[in-house]
Amino acid sequence: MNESDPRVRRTRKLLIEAFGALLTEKSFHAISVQDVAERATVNRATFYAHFEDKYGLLDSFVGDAFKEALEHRLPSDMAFSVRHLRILIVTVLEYVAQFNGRCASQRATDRDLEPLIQSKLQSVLHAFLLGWLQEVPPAEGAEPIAPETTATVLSWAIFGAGLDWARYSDVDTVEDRARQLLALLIGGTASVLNVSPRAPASATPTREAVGAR
Amino acid sequence: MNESDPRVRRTRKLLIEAFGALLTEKSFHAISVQDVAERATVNRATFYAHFEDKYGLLDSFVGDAFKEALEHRLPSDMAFSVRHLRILIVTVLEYVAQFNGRCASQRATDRDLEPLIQSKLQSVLHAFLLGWLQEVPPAEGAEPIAPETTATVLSWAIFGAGLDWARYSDVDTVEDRARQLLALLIGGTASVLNVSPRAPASATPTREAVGAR
DNA sequence: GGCAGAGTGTGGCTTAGGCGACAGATCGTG
DNA sequence: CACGATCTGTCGCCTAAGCCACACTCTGCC
Repeated sequence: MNESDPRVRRTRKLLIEAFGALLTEKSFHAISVQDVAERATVNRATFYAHFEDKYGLLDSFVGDAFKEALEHRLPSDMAFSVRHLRILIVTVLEYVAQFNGRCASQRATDRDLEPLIQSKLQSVLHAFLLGWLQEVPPAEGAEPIAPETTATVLSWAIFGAGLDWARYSDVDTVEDRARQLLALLIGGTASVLNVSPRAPASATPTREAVGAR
Repeated sequence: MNESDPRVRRTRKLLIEAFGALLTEKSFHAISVQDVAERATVNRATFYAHFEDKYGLLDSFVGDAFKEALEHRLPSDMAFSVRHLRILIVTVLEYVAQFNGRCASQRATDRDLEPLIQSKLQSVLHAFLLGWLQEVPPAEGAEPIAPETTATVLSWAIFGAGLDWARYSDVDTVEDRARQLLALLIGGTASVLNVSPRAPASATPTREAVGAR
């Protein structure tokens, strides 16, 4: 299954589009593999050559759309920078909010898909960040931090904030929320927790520092 | 090349749609087979499995669209009747007029395609009429007339009238023109030429009849 | 319980479509 | 004129997609 084969790309696209169209008409659970294949003018057997099952399709559907949204605002040739991180945050907040607003998972009967979808979104965000961070030259002087770690922290933090904002988006604007997030993620929690910044494990933490809880 | 194979239908559709899209951007002569194949996400070699060449595609493009327009207004389960013939006439008049109004053949550089297109439209109309007329039981008493003959007469007459109306559509409305056409085609020219109707070859024509001119 | 109906995965065989390469056309340009 | 560039048809080889059929699993219903 060579992804560069035009037939493969086309069939995948047809299936995903058909699925999207069906989702506007029925709940996820009411959609059968047959339905999707038929709508896509693709053989049912071919469906299984592309996706594990209905859930695999959902996975790709959600993931592709999100990836596309990210790459739309942040083309892959854009290097990492604080400015761009800010754009990323805004994009994620808006996407998550808009996703929770309408779309499939909002149907009462599909409520159980939310965890699936959310974990997918987070993992896509993780992958996106990782690809980005791996281009960044490691800072000198500071202790080395694996890009994987940074990607994990950022993806969970941003995504979580997205979910939260989706629920309470009337409290403040995207821009405002993004500003706060950015400050926290770049500057660390030190100033908020009233401890001195940049305290490595070996250094003496001011006051109770992290252990304060 | 089994026409019922979904792959075949899909590829054909893709090629024709791509061609239509390209026609809104460039002239027919500026469009290459490569362009069409690429836009349709189909291999160039596959193009030739479906169409003779660029002209073959044009042929199908024009023919399919016209056929679709006809079948849209006159589904195949509609039996022949004067009422339906009237609808057919209106449809053809409007289609031809609208076709000459915008669309490909209007580009100055594509003016030479008009005869090709016109003969295609006429032949599609002929085929449509023939399929229709073959369902009609032959009238009793009158001399037998092959449906092919009727289809030929009707298709040329209606199509020609369509072309004419396309040029001078400001003279009268479609409805009016259709009424006149219908009267002529059903009643024959006898009343206009002031001769007695239903004059078979063997009967004595009143006055100079056809030879009058 | 049993049975009919609809959906699901899977496998074997056939066929349309993708790929690369080829020999000609056609055409603008030095 | 020759040249490079671009497009055209065509061919052989390979692979994705279509088709049919089978063995399940559910689910509703008598």
